[in-house]
Amino acid sequence: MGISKIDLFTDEQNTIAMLLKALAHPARIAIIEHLLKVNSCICGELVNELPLAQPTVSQHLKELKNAGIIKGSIEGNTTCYCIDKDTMNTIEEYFSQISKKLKNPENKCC
Amino acid sequence: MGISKIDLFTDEQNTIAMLLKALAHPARIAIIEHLLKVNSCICGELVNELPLAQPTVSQHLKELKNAGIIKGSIEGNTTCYCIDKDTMNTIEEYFSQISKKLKNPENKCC
DNA sequence: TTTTTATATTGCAATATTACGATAATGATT
DNA sequence: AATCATTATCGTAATATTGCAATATAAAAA
Repeated sequence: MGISKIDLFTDEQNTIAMLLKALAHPARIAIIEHLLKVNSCICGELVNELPLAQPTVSQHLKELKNAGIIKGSIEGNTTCYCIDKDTMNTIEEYFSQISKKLKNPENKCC
Repeated sequence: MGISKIDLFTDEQNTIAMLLKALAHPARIAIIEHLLKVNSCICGELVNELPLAQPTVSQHLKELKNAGIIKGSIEGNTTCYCIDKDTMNTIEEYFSQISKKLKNPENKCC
């Protein structure tokens, strides 16, 4: 046996895990879905939409932004957030490829 | 203002967040990718593939199984794990719909 | 039946996440 | 300038996650 256990995880694995972690909370899913629904940028009305206090919403927005899933641009004393399409497409493609592989008839198990 | 803040998150939002949380770790991404690569079921060799101790791998497998992302069937004293295609397709469709909405030309922002 | 092999569980320490009140920062309004 | 409105940050408590050594469980092999 031995060998292996040497290299840790790949950059790609770390990146996709980081992105999914940013989305892995119902409040952050709700933020994304709201951004999709209004079909444009949005700012503080999220606080009214979500069952969370303003600092908590702000914190979730920060996490989404740090992960690169949303972008925020300051406009006066409000901030306009929107989904980063490139990042979202990266995630979509990742799962799309997984699904494609799973459709392979050679993949017979369980 | 007022109103809202009454209902918490929807079942769908909680479900997708739960699924993504299960995947939101490089070790668990690596497990999924390995299951895809060998194109069939797998068991304890994951311990040799991952830079983690056996109890840790077992714990990650348990989390993936609890979330419904993989299935495990006992065969003798080994356990055969494989990806649950239905669950993975659910996730894939979720992001597919998001991407579709983002491709809408009306969606102009940032 | 003893031993070995494969996997799961327990217990625990280190760390991370979540939520929010209090407060700060900054632009807009008066 | 003083006040208001919007958003961010700090501090902190409660909880969750991660990793692993030690141990348990259970089937297979000897």
